[in-house]
Amino acid sequence: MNPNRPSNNRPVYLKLRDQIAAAIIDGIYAEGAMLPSVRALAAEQGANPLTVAKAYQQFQNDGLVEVQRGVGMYVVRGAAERLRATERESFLREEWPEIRSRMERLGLDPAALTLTS
Amino acid sequence: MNPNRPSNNRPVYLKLRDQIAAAIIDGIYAEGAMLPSVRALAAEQGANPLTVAKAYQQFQNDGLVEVQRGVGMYVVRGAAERLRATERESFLREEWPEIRSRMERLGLDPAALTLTS
DNA sequence: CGAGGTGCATCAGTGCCATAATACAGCCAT
DNA sequence: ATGGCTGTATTATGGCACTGATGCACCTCG
Repeated sequence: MNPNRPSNNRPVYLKLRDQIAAAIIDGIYAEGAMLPSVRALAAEQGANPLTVAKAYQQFQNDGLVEVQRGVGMYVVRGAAERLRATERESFLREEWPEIRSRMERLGLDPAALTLTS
Repeated sequence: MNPNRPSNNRPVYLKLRDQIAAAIIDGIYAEGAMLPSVRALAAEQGANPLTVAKAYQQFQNDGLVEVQRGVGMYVVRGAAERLRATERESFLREEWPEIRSRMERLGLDPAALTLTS
């Protein structure tokens, strides 16, 4: 009934980006470790290597991963904490206010829902 | 630094849809009242009449507004409550879990943030 | 009846996304 | 040194969603 929010219909490279970011923050892709090659992750996710590369690109631009030519891409030291910090700030600034007012309109209380999870 | 979430780059017709839904729930577009014509709202929002029509379409499909041909579109009785109910359910089912886990990963506590608004 | 309002259908254009097929430059273990 | 692995650049293509312009059918009011 409800055509829903873009959460699902997101572009693949953005979904990958979020997934990778989460993995870095959670330490699944540890600092100093090499993250999966574009071809490997592409095969695993059923996507195109170029699409994966596009997702990786962002982290490279942000200096969170470094490229060793011919070898692979490595997670920079301190990437996890820095990533969490910027993501947190971005979330609070651009997403939370909307979510907050929306929940209020729907008669929902974040504090109450916290316990139910 | 962060290319952000789709919140901003959302299609116009979806932004309009949310805005209209909020107005119905809040009673700004009262039940039984006629909502702005596609052309009027288009002019006001700086959008194309067709885009507005596309936003209206959904509410028509969901039976929340009725069309009187050649006259206008009217908010159905009980639309506000029904809309709030379905939106609430949809939110809890499809958005909240993601948001919840994301905040947890970022080290944020919904309950704490509730007070700061 | 005619003027001006309504929603709506049709057609066309545009841009982003994803994919594909190659090719290239670099590194490393065998 | 060679084969196999890295990331990257290039070009082309198909699909899809969004937006836009025009015209039509309908209603109401004077």
